[in-house]
Amino acid sequence: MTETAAAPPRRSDATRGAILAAARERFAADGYERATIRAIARDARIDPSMVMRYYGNKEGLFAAASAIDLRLPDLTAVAREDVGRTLVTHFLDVWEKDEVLTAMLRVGITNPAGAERMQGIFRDQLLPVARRVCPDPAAAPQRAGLCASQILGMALARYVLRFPPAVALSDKEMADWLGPTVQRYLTAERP
Amino acid sequence: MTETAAAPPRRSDATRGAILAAARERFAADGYERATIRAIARDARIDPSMVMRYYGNKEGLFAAASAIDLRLPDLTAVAREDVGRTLVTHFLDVWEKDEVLTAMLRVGITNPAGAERMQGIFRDQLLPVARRVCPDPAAAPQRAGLCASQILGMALARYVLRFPPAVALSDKEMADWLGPTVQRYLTAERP
DNA sequence: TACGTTAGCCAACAAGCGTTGACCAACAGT
DNA sequence: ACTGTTGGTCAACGCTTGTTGGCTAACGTA
Repeated sequence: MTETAAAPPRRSDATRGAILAAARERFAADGYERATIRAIARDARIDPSMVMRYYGNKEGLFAAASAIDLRLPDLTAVAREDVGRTLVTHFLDVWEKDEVLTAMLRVGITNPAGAERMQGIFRDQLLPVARRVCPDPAAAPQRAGLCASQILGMALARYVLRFPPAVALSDKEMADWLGPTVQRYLTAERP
Repeated sequence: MTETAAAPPRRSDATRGAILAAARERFAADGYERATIRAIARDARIDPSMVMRYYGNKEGLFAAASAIDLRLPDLTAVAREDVGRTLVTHFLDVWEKDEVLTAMLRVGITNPAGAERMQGIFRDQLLPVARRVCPDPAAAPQRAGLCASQILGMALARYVLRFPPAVALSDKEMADWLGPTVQRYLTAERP
């Protein structure tokens, strides 16, 4: 286990951070293959070999750059009938202020390791929510999968493919439309 | 305009076809960047230079390999309240028997040209449907965008990321869940 | 049979990639 | 002041990629 505490402050922390920031940006914009270590290093204004020193190889860099916590809000606090809308709003929020998710979405599609990582994140963080609110806990994986399909589809259309209508919709409109969908996927007895 | 008729039969048609088939498979499986011309040529059992001769360059090959017609069914024939389910069923059908769509989805995410092509396909073929059935024709692009987000999200989860729950759902179950969603996006007066 | 056209292979190119190791400069502890 | 450690650059490596041009052989006519 890598403890989050007890991290001895190093003189190179600034550089490490610059590399990570540049990596996130490049991975999000270009995907795994087209985001080159050389370009990331250039953005961070250091030599490509530093990236290797600090993160081992390209895969290690991506792993470090894509460490993310969805930080799903505590849904025990919200009314059961507001779960859908709350989830959609939260995801819109996260996606907009943190390009890591866009990066993961891009990478998850070309890189098998990325796909597994994305799958893991949604499984670990969305599934418990589904398990708590859906009528039949045994059906929770299905419900979570359906929610993921709508939420990922929204992100795909909006942040990756940039379909104009999906970009034009305001966050509120988007939540108005998608909220009931997710709500239904989670809490409806049957389709 | 490239007419579909009047194509003079060439001696190399078999090879051209083999290249195209191999290209579709590779693009679908690996995405644009990781699908190499050399690998495609190897699959088609010919020399890489033949690919160049017949399709100019990699981009041209992809353009040829991703020429697709969604062949949306004539929705004027189906009852207005069945449009959603019909659409979902049709897309599931197309996606399952033709890997071109998976290829385009993969490529649209890493390659800007691919994104534009995918956007064009959905705009040209899904938008007219929306325009016909949605209450306010001016809102048709929004509605089409919402539908695209759910349909693409389903395809993403099922055929690209291969989320187990999304894979496990039968076509019928999927249509049962997604049909009403698409129906609502298309025909609801307001969210 | 002669000959232009077509189909195909082979070998090579330049460029870009991830990655490595040698080397220098600044720091920290004694 | 000396020395080991850390932060950083430089130049190169081996490899793969898309792409090109020249060559051979088969074909289709006349």
